Amino acid sequence: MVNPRLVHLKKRGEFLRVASARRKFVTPSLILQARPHDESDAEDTAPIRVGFTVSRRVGNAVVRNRVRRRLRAAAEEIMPGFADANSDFVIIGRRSALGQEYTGLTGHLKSALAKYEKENNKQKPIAE
RNA sequence: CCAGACGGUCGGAUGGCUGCCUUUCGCGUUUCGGCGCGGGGGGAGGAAAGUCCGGGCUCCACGGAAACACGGUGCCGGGUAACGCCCGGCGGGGGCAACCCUAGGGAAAGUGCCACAGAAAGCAAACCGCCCGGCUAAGUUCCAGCUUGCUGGAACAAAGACGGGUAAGGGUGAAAGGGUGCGGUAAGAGCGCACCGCGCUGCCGGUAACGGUAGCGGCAUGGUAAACCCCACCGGGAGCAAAACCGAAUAGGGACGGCCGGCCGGCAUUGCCCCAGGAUUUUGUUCUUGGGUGAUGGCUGGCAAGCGUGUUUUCGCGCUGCUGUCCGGGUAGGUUGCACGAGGCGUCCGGUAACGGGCGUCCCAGAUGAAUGGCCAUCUAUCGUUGCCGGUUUCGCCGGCAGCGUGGACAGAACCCGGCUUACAGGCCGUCUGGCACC
RNA sequence: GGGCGAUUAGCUCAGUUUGGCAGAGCACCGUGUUCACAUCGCGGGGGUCACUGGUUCAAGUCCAGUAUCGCCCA
Repeated sequence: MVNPRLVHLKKRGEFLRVASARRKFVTPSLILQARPHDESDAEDTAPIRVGFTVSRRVGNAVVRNRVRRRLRAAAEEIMPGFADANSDFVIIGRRSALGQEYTGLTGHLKSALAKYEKENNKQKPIAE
């Protein structure tokens, strides 16, 4: 396995499904998209699933690789402790992630995850 | 020491914490496909890029070969698996030089084009001009006559049209039919001569491209082929998203069964029998056409029934076989292709070189939403700034040392290899050229 | 990864085949018409032909290279 606690999204359809949930949180260095699991894929809830997107507008191949690797390192450090395990995430890299301090990068990810958690808890009582 | 030319090479280093991909060994486990744990090895480039050429490999097409068409290449010789690449040489151009640039076959095989300007743009012609000839002839001079200012004659002659000679000069243009000089001439002209250029022939050197030289010709043959074209040589097409194998779920196709089967009509297919016609045959027979009759969950129309649905009724819409086993195509996905190769390094030999050969040694990335990383510390190249010192053609420039700050250029394999082109902070090494100083 | 195409005025496009003056429509400016505006008439400005070299007397056009944008292939 890639990581015992993080599984990567690989299919184009999975990315589109996360984007269609329309839950987006913007920070200076990254954009977080999230989607809670529904009944259809609730049978195994253990790994957090996350995908990375860095478009061509960010830069050439070297820049894109570096942005994606820094974001992946930050996600592997932060997400097992902070993220809701019953959700899929897509992290979209922005150009400023290249020069951002690493602690700032993890801070941005933490704040985006916290916003998602807060919104989720606010919605739950209505749903139940 | 300064300035420059060419070639080669490197393209951050070390350590710590923590991850990813791959491979191998050991142990454990297994539903025999693998999985887990631990140890070891390996993990981006000179351009991995652009996709501009050449090959390997795969599929498609094709009896062999050639030709046509289309595309490409284009001085000569060599290297190579091959090339439009590389090496050496030649011609032309540039630079004081080292050296650099060069798509560089054919324009007397043919066609096209050469705008504007100019007389004329390709075959020789003639606008202005220059010169000659006779003709007309203002005018000037001289002679003769006499009606003394007129007439006649002669010579010279501005100018004009005409006929001829010429291409030196003018002007236009990117380009005007060899150039310069002397002679020559009515004026001119390769008309003659010398040198240069050009062409032809011979000789010498060279494998050749080509170079040198002698004689002859007296200038004929403008440019454009990255315009069509001619000549010589090369090329079948597509590309690893090629191709091969395994293969879910869902829908649909086919075969064989089981259960159940509302009525009427049309079409189609088909079996058997009957009737009629035709063909064939001696006959039997066989074939065929039409009609009748029966069958077929093959299509279709209507009514009825059932189910679903619009909240319910009326009313409307949609569906009508259900089910089991097997087969084939094939999607998602997976595996192979896929990394031992025109391989790297060292050394010796041949060759001016590109390169070739022998020997030894090494195994050196294989991802697929795509691994080769993230964070930290120290050092270092560079750059900025400050101070000090030294050199010097004072502004200034160069070099060294120290402090502070910044902190690496272009750029990421995607089947592989040989080239080309493009991007690139800077460092190091070697060879050579010019200038200055000293011995 | 591989295979193709495009780039001309502020915008949309001709012109490229066969080299010679860079054009059209809309937009912009001035002016006339109108009490005023629109429409309409007349006149005008605006271009490194994406960029860099080469061939040619001459390049938007021909030939190489570069940049940007777009399309197709499982």
